[in-house]
Amino acid sequence: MTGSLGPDDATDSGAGTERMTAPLRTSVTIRDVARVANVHPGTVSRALNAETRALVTQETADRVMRAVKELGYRPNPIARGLKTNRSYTIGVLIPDITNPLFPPILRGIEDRLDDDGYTSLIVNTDNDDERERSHLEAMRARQVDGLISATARLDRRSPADVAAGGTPLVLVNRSLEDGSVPAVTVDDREGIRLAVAHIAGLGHTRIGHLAGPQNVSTGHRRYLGFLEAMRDSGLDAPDEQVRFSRWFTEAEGARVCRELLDAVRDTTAIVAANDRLAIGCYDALEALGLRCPEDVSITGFNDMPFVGRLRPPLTSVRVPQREIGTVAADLLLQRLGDGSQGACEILLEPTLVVRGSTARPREHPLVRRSAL
Amino acid sequence: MTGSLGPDDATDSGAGTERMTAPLRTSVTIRDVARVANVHPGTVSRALNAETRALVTQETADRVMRAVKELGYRPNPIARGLKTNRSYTIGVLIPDITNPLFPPILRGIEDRLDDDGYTSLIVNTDNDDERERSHLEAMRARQVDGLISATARLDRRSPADVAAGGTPLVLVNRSLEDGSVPAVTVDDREGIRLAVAHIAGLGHTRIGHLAGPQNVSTGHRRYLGFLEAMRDSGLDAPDEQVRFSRWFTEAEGARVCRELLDAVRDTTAIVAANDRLAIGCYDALEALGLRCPEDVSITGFNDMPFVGRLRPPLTSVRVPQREIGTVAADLLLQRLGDGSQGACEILLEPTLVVRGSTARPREHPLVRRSAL
DNA sequence: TACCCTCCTGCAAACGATTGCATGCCCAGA
DNA sequence: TCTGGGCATGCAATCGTTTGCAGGAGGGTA
Repeated sequence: MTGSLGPDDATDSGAGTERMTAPLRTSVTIRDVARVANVHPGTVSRALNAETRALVTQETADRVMRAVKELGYRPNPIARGLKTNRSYTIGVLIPDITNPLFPPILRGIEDRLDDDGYTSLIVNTDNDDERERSHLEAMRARQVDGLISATARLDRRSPADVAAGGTPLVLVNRSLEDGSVPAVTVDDREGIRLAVAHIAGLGHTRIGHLAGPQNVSTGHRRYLGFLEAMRDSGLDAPDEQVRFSRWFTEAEGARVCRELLDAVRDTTAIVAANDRLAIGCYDALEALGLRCPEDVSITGFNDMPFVGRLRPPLTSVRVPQREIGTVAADLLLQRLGDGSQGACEILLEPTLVVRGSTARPREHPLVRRSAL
Repeated sequence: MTGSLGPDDATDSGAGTERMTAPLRTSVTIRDVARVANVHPGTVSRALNAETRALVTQETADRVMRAVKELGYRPNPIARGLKTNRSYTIGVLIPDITNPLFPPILRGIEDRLDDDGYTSLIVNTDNDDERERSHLEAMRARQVDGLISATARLDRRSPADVAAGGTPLVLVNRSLEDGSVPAVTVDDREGIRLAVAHIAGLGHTRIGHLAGPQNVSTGHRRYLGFLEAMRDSGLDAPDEQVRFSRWFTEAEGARVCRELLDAVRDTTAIVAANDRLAIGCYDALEALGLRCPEDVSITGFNDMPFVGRLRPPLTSVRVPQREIGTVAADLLLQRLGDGSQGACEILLEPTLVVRGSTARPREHPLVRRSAL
């Protein structure tokens, strides 16, 4: 409808015959350039590589460049990689791209890598060790220069081994507690602290926590953060007020939420370790005929897209996902550059996004229960 | 916490010293294998490649395999690619991975490619021609064997040129109307027909359409489908009942929704070309003090994750996104295999998911307007 | 016994780039 | 005029595979 045809082919690569020569899949090599520029292939290589450009005369370099333009030469990264043992490729391991948590992180990674001419190879592990293992092998076979993994678990050490195998590795989102591998994560404890402080500030005292799986750092740290924050707020957090989910899913959220409400009937607020668990709470509350936030306030974690559009809009801890990606890529590139090894962990600042799922507790919280 | 350490290193690749040799970044080559197996490197290559395996004796093949296992040999795809001009890599172009529409498609693509030992290189174009162009160049430089693109537009033909440049290309989600390039999409017209039939079946007669951008096939076909379906239902669809959005965004949805309601006051149902436009309607209705579905019924398209959790849960046309990915990958692999060229378009079947955003129209639709 | 065919395997040249080393040139200093 | 040094370039090996070609072993037939 909007019939703008666009500039289409406005590159400055040559005459009108360009359209004829381009499709000639006859890939032009460094040797062709050399012939046209009247120099040796080695010289062309030197003229083209930033580190060696100083070795050739400005004049021959110009000649080479002209030939490159004229022929439309593009270096073949495969051949280069064979010789240099570098692929300018970074492997990225994530559990499942379908989880809305990851796309922004990936986007951050790609954007940063792009800047330095790297590309990323993304694979989904489905949290399956075997899949992860085979993908890792495939990636190493493809000579990836580095790895970024969002699949770290506390109860095993698979990708870390790879780091020992020589491929630089950076973790994102999740980390390893022993600090053996550099990681870029959000400050989980601080995030939970924000949520607890908000809830406590509203006047709640009976606050429950739906903890995530404890074999991943996010689940574990948020749990620790909850205990800490409760103590700091002068509140009790007995064991029965904390429920451990096995996975970060809505179904698990609903299950443990019900468990919690059964055990601690006068709970007025729930801090969930993750948005999906929080959404599960919505389901559980609805099934129990309770309302959010009137009967129970709920907070999530991650601030996934669209949680602000749920009913009620979910109060959640926002994590700078894209930034996690860019910072991780940055860190990795840095280590690729200077070969530095120090295992640091970078914690990014979370923020709390207050929405409609949290409110002051009822005057007489027990009333709602007797009303059932 | 669940302290299962897992099998960790249960591969059958060797003795206990394996853990020592593996980190020895000393990549073992085909020549090493040849030495151990007491054959020529060429023979090893033949023994390892499926198509040439018939050329070597079973016995020597066994010997080679044993050597491969013993040394933990992994073929180097880079070297292979240099010789064979194949990278076993597929380039995938999408507008933005952050759009929840794409991850499932990507997942489908990857899964299918995996089966055949291919991997995918994903890039985000942000609907920017320049970005797309440079990424395409980079991918061709990396010798991608094929391309899958979700960025087709009707008002230009950039990736199609690439197809002419020799790299097989398959489109997903969007297609080109002229059928010049094979594509895998959902049957957009049929999808809209389902929505219209549902709405009409509920008794609505004043049905509006929020059309998407007309320079992409999805927007265009859904628009045509709407006109068609209305006609088939014996309903009028005057121009004023159709509003064109410029992008598939919530903000645009809200804008054109308001436009529509301003122009056609007695609209009782809106068929949006896309979930995000539909969500924009929610915003517009709320701003106008109207309720969904009591005052206006709304349908979306795509059935994105979480739209079933909005309030009201959105009635939407579900598209088999993952299947789109697998089928597209399948099609591409097939053409890589037999070099077939025919430009076919594969239409997958949509289904309608009826939820709470659609209901029978009010008895006297005009009442609501006078109540303002 | 000679010959030919069939199979298998070895040989070596690619693929397209990088890079240590050798070479030739130019210019300055003695 | 000769020498030495520095600088720009050429040369050729190399990265790890694949693959056309040749050759050798073995067996069957004339």
